[in-house]
Amino acid sequence: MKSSDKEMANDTRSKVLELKKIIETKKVLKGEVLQKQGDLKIKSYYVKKGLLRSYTIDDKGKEHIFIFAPEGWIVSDMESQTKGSPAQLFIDALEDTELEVIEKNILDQTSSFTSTEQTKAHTLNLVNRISTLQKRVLLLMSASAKERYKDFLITYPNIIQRVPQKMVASYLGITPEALSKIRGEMLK
Amino acid sequence: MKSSDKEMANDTRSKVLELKKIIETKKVLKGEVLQKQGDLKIKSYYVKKGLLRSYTIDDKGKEHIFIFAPEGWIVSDMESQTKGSPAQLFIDALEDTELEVIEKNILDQTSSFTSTEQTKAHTLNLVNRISTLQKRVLLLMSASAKERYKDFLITYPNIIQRVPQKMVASYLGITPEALSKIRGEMLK
DNA sequence: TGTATTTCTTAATATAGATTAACAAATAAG
DNA sequence: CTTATTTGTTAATCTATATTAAGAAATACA
Repeated sequence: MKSSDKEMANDTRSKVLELKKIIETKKVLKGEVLQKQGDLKIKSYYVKKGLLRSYTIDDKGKEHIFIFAPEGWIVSDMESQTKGSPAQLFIDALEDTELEVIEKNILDQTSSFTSTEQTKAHTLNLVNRISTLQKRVLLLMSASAKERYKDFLITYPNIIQRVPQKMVASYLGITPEALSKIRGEMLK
Repeated sequence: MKSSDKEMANDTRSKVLELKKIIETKKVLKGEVLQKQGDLKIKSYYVKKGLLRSYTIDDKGKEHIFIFAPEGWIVSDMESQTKGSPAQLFIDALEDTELEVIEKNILDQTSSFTSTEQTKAHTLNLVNRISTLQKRVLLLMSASAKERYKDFLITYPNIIQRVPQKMVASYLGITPEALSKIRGEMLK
């Protein structure tokens, strides 16, 4: 990454944070649960250090990881927070994590915008989320498990060393056994 | 829908449109292609009447429908437009359609915001997109084809009469044969 | 450190959905 | 109208991934 790019990224991040009306900085230990499905008071979390994840549990009790959130990411059950409906996602810590709690929902945050730059940073943040999700939908619809795993390795190169393999499988939408087999094949 | 809700919806829509700096109103015939994968000049389209879709074509030449856009929806290859990269998606008309062409990318649009209400309407639009995609990802990861089809019927009740079944299959990420079988089973 | 628990691997079997093919039904085109 | 083209159905077969099970390896814990 060029230094100018890095400055840009930091600049954008600070602008997004600035407008989030940070109420609280918090440290949580590995394993701690920040949000459960059904919770009514929904917050968003900016990860300063460590690793969070959000996930659902389906009718058969199976976990499906929606996102990993390492340093610099925001985890948020945005729909539920905006609509005021109960949480759809669980959020917990995969490592000891330092985070900032964002209490205000994103629509209410817009009221406090004081500059176009702030609005832009905020919009860019949302557009990036949409891009990520668009790519994920298209991959889930058109690519095999092996192709999705290869894409995962490239897109999230540092996550693989930090989480158990079964969680990567859960993110990809396959079983741990299937991922183990795919990895075995890829070694040859 | 209560009349107050409907007014709200119209109000929100008008605010979103207002800020899009509409350059052009256009009529296209069924089958007309508005954007091809690889195109460089990317626009977004607000559907006034009719039906558009966006889709990809994979390596094997298979189409995967990303969204259907009936009246009131915006179709946009947002990532490509914002980043200035080549289009990832095809966009074409499934019915004769009246639409408004939005030339400006979403980041540049923010510069012209004149009210908090405008920013809010715009943000709500993005949040709704994220919600839709989040739901789609979770369904693709955890639900069977039959469950996804049932969800489709409830979520997009009016699309089913307007498009051939094979396009519904393409949206769901399954083959037309598989959808036909599922429908057969559901009749019993 | 040794034991318990969790994670990973391998293999056998099961299953949802893909592929192929052939035909029927619907729609479009001359 | 009549024919050609597209769309939908059914069925046989194939394949990727799930399920189940058991043991090995790694990690957490007492």
